[in-house]
Amino acid sequence: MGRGKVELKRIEDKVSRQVSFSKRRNGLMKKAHELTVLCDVDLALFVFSGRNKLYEFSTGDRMTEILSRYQDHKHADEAVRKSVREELTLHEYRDSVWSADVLTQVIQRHLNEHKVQQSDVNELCHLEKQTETILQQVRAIKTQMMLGVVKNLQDEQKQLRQEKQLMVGEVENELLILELKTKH
Amino acid sequence: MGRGKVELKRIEDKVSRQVSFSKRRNGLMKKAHELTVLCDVDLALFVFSGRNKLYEFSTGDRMTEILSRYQDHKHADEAVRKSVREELTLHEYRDSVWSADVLTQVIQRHLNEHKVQQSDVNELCHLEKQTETILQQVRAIKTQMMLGVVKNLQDEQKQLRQEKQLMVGEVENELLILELKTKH
DNA sequence: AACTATTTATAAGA
DNA sequence: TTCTTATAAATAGTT
Repeated sequence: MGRGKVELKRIEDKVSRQVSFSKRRNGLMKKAHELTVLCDVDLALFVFSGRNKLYEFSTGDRMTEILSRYQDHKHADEAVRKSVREELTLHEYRDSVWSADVLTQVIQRHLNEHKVQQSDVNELCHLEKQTETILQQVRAIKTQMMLGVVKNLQDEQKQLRQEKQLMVGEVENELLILELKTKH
Repeated sequence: MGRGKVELKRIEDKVSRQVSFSKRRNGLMKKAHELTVLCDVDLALFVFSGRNKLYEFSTGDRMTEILSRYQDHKHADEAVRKSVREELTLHEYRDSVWSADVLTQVIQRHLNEHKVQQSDVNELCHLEKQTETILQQVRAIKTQMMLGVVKNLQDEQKQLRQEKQLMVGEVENELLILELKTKH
């Protein structure tokens, strides 16, 4: 779209890249918003610019909720997939065609083996929240520490620059004195 | 874009909504992909359809990495914001204008108070990974349990349906016998 | 930030 | 779902 068509590869000119980023990012966010409204679906989107700035959009600003929904999806998939994989290996179906029947049987066995009570699920939800809180705390502390390390490095750099300045000054002084001595 | 222009509100016709979702979702994914390639940025996008199906896109399939980058961003922001808020309250700046100078001072104090050694950061990274693993395990177990509960309910339903069928059969038998008796 | 010539996306229809 | 096509929308290059 535009005066010329562009091929799908990194825009090498820094200014064009920055301008395109700004335009296309806005376009993408707009389209994402339209999709959520027109089709009544949940969506989350985030982009990190080259300078590590974050731009985000999520349905009704429920980013956290949508993220954890994503995580749950992933882990459910993974749990079943893993179980299926193990079971198939066990039964040496490895090189045979996986019929829908075989898959169904395997998944059903997986489910039967992990039968639990409703109450256990509630307990686990609680445990999940606790673990999440701990992870958040650990991450917050890590981030603070990293900020601290960066600050230290900056301070050291500043100190070094000042010392260098001092030395330059001293050397200039010495040279002046030498010059005066040579004239006499 | 299209034969007519469309106003930004939920499409009420179910079929049109589904068709639009499919088309626009593909368009959005394409644009997201173009943005990452042309402008060389990291991006993550996911959409849940009305039927809870997940569609996702991320730069180079590094969804997990990009998600944790997002989390870090959020927590770093939060840590500094919180510290700033506390500090400002402490000094009764609550209702005054927050000049750039004041903010800078407060943030610098926050950083100084949390000065740490590089080695501590490494240790914390380890702790973060461990906690992440635990959270994943908890979530996987939770998901398995939920699947188990659903399976149980389905089994019970099946059982009930079978029992109902049996009863219907018995009632029909009784009626037949009664009919025969009446004829004699 | 605007403008505008083009390209691209897509709504409706088949 | 898939294709077609008229039209709306996005945007590359320019000012």
